[in-house]
Amino acid sequence: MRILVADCTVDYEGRLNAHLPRARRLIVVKADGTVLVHADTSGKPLNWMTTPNHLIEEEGRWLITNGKGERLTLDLHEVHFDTQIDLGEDPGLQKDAVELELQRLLAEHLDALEEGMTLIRREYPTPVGPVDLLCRDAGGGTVAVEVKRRGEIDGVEQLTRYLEFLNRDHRLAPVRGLLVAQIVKPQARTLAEDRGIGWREVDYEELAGAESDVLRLF
Amino acid sequence: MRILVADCTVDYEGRLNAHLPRARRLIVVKADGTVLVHADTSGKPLNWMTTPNHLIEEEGRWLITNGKGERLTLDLHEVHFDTQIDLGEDPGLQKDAVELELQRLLAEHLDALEEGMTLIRREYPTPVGPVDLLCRDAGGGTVAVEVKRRGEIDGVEQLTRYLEFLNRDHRLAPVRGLLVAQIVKPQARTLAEDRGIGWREVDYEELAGAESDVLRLF
DNA sequence: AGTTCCATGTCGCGG
DNA sequence: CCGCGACGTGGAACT
Repeated sequence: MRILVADCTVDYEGRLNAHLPRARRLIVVKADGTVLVHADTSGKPLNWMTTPNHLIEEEGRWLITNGKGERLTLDLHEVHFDTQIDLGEDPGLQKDAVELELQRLLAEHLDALEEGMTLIRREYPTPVGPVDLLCRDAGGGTVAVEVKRRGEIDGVEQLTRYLEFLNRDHRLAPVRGLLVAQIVKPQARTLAEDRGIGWREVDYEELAGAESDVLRLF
Repeated sequence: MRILVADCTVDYEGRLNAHLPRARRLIVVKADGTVLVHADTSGKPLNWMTTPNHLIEEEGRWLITNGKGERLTLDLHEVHFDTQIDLGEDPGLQKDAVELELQRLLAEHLDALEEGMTLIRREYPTPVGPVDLLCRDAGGGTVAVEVKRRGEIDGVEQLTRYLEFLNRDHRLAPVRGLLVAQIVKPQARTLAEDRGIGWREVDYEELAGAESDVLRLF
């Protein structure tokens, strides 16, 4: 990794055209070729070029191009700082994805949603995308469940689209919708209720706990 | 801006939980308080905390919290490099956006969309937001055009909401919808067709070319 | 401040 | 490889 601080002007031509007037900035060139230009505010770089790309370093000017017709030009007027250090490979990030895990947990504990509910299929396909959980309720009716970390308006819209298509399948119809999330926002509640869609908040920890309880039985 | 390279382990708890095993990484603390942790690949930080936040620096451990219950913990096992430099304010980025330009080009070349179509107004207001282009077609019918760089399901939903309101105005009704984009995704096509909304792909270069041809006449 | 919509989005998964 | 949806989306524009 090469790290420098320099007074520079930057130009990008590609998916759009952008220009950065002269100022002092942090420039990082990573081992994989990625180039980042950062100012002293905000998490996002002002400008960048991801790998794969080709860097030509000339007298005070870097020209970075990338096969897709994009081009980043850095004019380095004054370099205040320039160092190189080998970081080695990164073991990478471990993260607990919430939505998928929540979907998996729910699929195995549908009774936590409604007494007597059973799973027809996870990721049930429709022409406008897959329904997270397609279920049968205690009365034999079909229920489309959309799982989100946060239940917002677009979750209700998504479920509405699925229902529109599912209800044309006379083997399934009538299908009702159920939005499940750790938090369901007030606007989403209102819209869901207005459309006859159910909503339910679930506690992740509780479900995870329920699972470890089940495991403990064996 | 403070720039350091250190062998570190990182933990994030907040919108999800994530853990980074020990490795050598670049750590940047910006003047506004933003903290970034970068590995030697990819443009995106492995972990970060944007401003506003609160940083407590202890013996080999940084604790960064942010009022919304998020917490980033950095354990610095060995610091290889640590420097501070003042960048000053950045004059900021100037960029030419694609979508607006596309809308402008289309407004001036409606015949490229449909023979005989004329413009009523750009950014025609409705209670749920402005319609990009409101037009009259060759047969005297009203057409609401939504312009996007990429036509996706969101665009169809947006147009659907506009049509709902426009069609209540008996001076305009019936109004049909037309989604215009450089690329219209299959799911968006399906949904649009299902709702009787038209869609059309246009070539930006071709439009820009048509315009320069016109200019060349003068 | 809350909401909506764009993005040089980036990323990861499934066909 | 492309299509498609999630994202700790981030950020800007607008109410």
